[in-house]
Amino acid sequence: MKNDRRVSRTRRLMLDALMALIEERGYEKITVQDILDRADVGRSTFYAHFRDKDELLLSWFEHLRELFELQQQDLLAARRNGSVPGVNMVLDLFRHTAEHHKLYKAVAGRQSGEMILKYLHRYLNGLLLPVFEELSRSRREPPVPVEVTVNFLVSTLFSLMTWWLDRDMPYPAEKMEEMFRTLTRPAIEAALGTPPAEVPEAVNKNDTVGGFYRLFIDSVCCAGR
Amino acid sequence: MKNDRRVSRTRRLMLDALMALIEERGYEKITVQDILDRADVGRSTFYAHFRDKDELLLSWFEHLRELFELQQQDLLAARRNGSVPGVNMVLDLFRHTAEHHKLYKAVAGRQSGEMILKYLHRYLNGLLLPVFEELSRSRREPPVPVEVTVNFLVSTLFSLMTWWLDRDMPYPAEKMEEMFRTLTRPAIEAALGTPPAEVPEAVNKNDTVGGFYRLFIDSVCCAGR
Amino acid sequence: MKNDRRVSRTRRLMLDALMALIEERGYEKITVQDILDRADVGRSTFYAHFRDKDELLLSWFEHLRELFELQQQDLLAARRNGSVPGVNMVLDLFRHTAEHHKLYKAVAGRQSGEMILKYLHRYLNGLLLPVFEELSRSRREPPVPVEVTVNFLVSTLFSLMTWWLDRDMPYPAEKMEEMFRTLTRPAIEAALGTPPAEVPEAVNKNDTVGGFYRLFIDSVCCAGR
Amino acid sequence: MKNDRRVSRTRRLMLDALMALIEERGYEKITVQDILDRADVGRSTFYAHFRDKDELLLSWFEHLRELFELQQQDLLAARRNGSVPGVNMVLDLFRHTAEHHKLYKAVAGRQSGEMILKYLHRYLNGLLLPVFEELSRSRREPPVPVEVTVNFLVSTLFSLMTWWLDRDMPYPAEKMEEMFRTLTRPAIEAALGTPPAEVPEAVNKNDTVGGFYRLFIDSVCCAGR
DNA sequence: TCCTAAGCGAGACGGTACGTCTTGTCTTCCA
DNA sequence: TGGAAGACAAGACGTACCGTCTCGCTTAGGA
Repeated sequence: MKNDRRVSRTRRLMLDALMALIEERGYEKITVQDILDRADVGRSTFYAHFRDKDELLLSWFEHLRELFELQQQDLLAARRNGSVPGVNMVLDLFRHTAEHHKLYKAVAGRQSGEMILKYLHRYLNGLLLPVFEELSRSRREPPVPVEVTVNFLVSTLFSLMTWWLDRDMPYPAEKMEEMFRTLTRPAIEAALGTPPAEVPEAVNKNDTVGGFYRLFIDSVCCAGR
Repeated sequence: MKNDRRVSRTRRLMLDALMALIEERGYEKITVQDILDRADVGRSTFYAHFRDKDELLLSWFEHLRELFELQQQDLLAARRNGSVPGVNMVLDLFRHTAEHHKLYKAVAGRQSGEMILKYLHRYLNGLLLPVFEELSRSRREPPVPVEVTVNFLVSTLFSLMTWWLDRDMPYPAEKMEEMFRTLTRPAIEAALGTPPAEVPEAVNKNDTVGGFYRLFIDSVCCAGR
Repeated sequence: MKNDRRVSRTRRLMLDALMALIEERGYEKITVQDILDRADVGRSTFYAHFRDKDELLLSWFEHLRELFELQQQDLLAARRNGSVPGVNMVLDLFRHTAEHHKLYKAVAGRQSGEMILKYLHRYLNGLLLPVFEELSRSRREPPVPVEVTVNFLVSTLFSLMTWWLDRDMPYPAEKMEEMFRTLTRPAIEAALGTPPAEVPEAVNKNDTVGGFYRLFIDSVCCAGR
Repeated sequence: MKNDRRVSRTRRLMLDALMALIEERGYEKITVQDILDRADVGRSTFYAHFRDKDELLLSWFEHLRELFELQQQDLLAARRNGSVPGVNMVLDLFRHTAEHHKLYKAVAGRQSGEMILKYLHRYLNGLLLPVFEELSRSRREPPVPVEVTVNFLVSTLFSLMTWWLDRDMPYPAEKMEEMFRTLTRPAIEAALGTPPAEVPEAVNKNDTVGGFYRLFIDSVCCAGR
């Protein structure tokens, strides 16, 4: 359908306008009218596509997520072929953030930022929860409920990110990812509780922790299986 | 001055109205007019006291904080008399939250909530930062900057709290405080890095960690010195 | 031609939709979209046939008028054969109105009604004017310009009609026609002014007046000659 | 109250703006926003005073009517003092129309015009009906219901007026009033039916008709008694 | 005692943005 | 290839709030 092409062209126009405007003056200061003017689009067209400004913003993340998952599926496939993916999701996130830092900065620390964070929070939570439930199945009575642990992880990640952005990224993404590991690895270890008795070697313990980071990767990599 | 008494009476009326309305339908849905109607107050009066709705809300926290610090000073005084305070700030926070959970729930997860969280975040950050700077002075090159560590701590605290509130407090405050400790103690240890060589006993290491919690308490207890 | 048939089918669909909708909620409340939905027709199709909603409505009257004039030609032909037509246009109008009263009520008293009235007003004016100009030629300085007199006649006719419709036709059409004559006959007499001196019999004077009503009929009967 | 003064000042501003704009481009082409801009008034202010543009326009007639009735009351008082008022309402109407012809022309022939005509129609109807009911009480079975007669009168008046305006007032108001009388006097006579038997002289009959015009005047003059 | 200044209620006001609605144009699809 | 389908721009509409403002009333503290 040609119309479909037109539709997506219109959506793209609006999205582009939003992005540009966000970088200019920040999401909250933008009026629907501003978007219309910039995108050279009619009012009714806007409302035909999105309920409001927020939905337009979220549509961007939807878009991002799709790209993301697509990319991950490629990696997954690559892995199936036996090759080590060598992907590090957390690192990738930091890098992605750095790349789009202008946008994220414009959005962060505001209502809109919170909205998006909530959205991503839920998304990552959903991604990690099953992984950790699986992980904790072999442990006995973890001192911290899995749900809390996952929440903690994502919160920590975001806490590092916003701090990083607010300070205009004083460290490279690699350093940030390292900090993240430093802060969370021992905490997860503690949160999951004593490993099953039959696990003998120290290596194994290390494996569990290291396993998490691998799983973090995997979880995203194989999102939805 | 009678006027002063009238003034604070008016402020109280508006604050009460706000609180009641927040519990009823949540902060965002409230208009200034609603507050005026409920408080039976004129529009100009409102704007004579507060720049906007947000400032009214913050004034409540200001109010809370004053009470808080007053209480802490009493405790501080008590401690000076030699008695162990037995105060646990984190625990207190959880308890306070539980006590006012209706209010916090009405405010949490919304824009307003974020505003308040930001506010408290900054406050706690300011409280903890000097403490940790002091702590880290004895360490060599902590793998995580103190600032980040403090941020991490507060974020984790809030992450636990919001999770707790969202789930309608499925655990007692004590359990939550324990989780907090479980998650943060090893992380802090790791973040601060290797202790100075001259620290001999394992107890000492423990002391450092335990010390933090004492300091956490102290920092609040002695807030403002 | 197939297309022609389709075209008129499409026009008919839209016209029917309009009529049905007018009876349901009145002309003003109808949007073009409503018509499209009801007629199951595309937007551009509508605009391909009519400039706007008004033109569609008027097209109905055009349609009516055609039927009307056709019928009148038949009568005219009949008359040529020497038979007295016995047609009374005013009475016919009241009867026609009664027959379609639902439609006219839905349209009357609104903007649309005015539009249509204007349209019919012009039409009847055009019909009567030459007749009265002819009539007045034999009079000297009529106290009221012919144009005004004709306008007056049509206005009075419509005034009676709308009153009649508004009251849900409390009298039969015959009674209305009689009222119309009662109100206009003496007025016309007066408006045309003194008859030419050489007209002797009172009957003749009566003839003039009565003649008008015949001419009213004739004028329509022979519309367009 | 000062506020009252402010309010009416604002209403006046908007009314003036409307009038000016109507003369410039006609009622239908005016946007609410145009009025706001011209009157230098906020949108909410407008809607605080009037439901929509129409109500603003009608408020003008309300305003006019008030002035009108006030003036009439003065005349009524003058008459009580024994002096002949010498007022002729119909003539006055034509003169008033001539005076404001720009405005009326801008409004006539459009939806707005119809709205206003409807409004004035009802008003005059209400004024005349009781008068004619009184008049007809002495007659036996008038061939035309009083209600119809009154409607007829007002319609005729308006028919003359719009014709007059459309032709850019080719006759003076006096001539128009005369035509009005010429057209309606015999019609009323006929519509009211045979006068009571006991009325002997032709003068009396004349009086009845002439009486109407006096009553027309009186009815307005003494509107509301 | 009166006066004066301030706190206050009431609410009109200008202004901004919203989401809805309708119109008439314009592009694409399909028979 | 021309009519149907419907996406689109344009822009008015009425609503909802906002923060400013003007106005009088009340009332307390100083003259």
